[in-house]
Amino acid sequence: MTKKPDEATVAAWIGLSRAQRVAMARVEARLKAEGLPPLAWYDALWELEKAGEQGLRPYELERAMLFEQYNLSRLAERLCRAGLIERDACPHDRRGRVLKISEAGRAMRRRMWDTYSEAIEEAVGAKFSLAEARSLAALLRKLE
Amino acid sequence: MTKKPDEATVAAWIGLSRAQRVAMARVEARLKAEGLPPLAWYDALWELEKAGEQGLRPYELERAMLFEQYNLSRLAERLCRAGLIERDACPHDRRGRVLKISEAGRAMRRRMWDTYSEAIEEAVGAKFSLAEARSLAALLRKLE
DNA sequence: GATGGGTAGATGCAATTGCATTGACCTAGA
DNA sequence: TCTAGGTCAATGCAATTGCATCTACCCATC
Repeated sequence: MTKKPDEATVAAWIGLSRAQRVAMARVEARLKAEGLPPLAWYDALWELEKAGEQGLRPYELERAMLFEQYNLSRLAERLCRAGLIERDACPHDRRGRVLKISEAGRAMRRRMWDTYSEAIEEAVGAKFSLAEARSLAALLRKLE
Repeated sequence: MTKKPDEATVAAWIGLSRAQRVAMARVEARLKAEGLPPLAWYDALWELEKAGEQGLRPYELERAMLFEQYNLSRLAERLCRAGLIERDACPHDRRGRVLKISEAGRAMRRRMWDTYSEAIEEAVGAKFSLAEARSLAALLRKLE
């Protein structure tokens, strides 16, 4: 039989799923209450904003966001329909696309951040001291 | 303006979503590879097994699992169709139901645990010392 | 310059989830 | 007892996700 997890590992696993679901639900609820789009939109817009002028290929964004290929394809379509990104043909690879954030996209990202950041503070910041938050972030980084 | 999160808080938040998604994806993939049902089934079966003889009302299971009411209603229906639980009328409240795990349900839960526990060990246990796992679990508990 | 194997992205279809609402019942208070 | 307001669970419908597959294209090799 392969190695089994000890108590602490199981507790960490359970804590991870529950904590994430609780925190995520609070943050998403906050965005929805303001009539804003879901978090995935923010993530995509932020990655594209960071990428700057030359944008990102869908497969790059897909990896940055840990999204499935088909989900990213559809998310991009929705963002495009909403006018928040542009989806051009790729000059170097005719199979491909290049995704770029639009002005409206930048505005939406900023607007979402106002609410999102408050929600993060409430859901996470308020529960921890600075040292605890650092410690948690460091531990979580080891999981990837 | 309401209080904004500091760097460490944002890092903890991002770490939380990414770590959870990575770990969850690995564990779910493992179950799927063995032809087993998704994790939510395990959670439900485990809660019902812990509840023992008298079972649980759907709304109790819903709270234990942090599920939406309509999702739990449908999950219960699927589990029932698969023969893993029983869904009886509730004697004390004629609106309600009582969910109980079946023998097949207990067998399935055990079978899933063989794979699930290995996956937890790989996805979480292998990344941490005992002290780290304890520390992570303790920090995550503060989030709820 | 053909071709086989691989990568990028899209999409049809089925399953699941989210949302709003319903129907049935419970319970506290007039 | 009757009723108003609430809770429990289910469900119609729309949106999203998962899965499998498709088309178009790239590229290394012959």
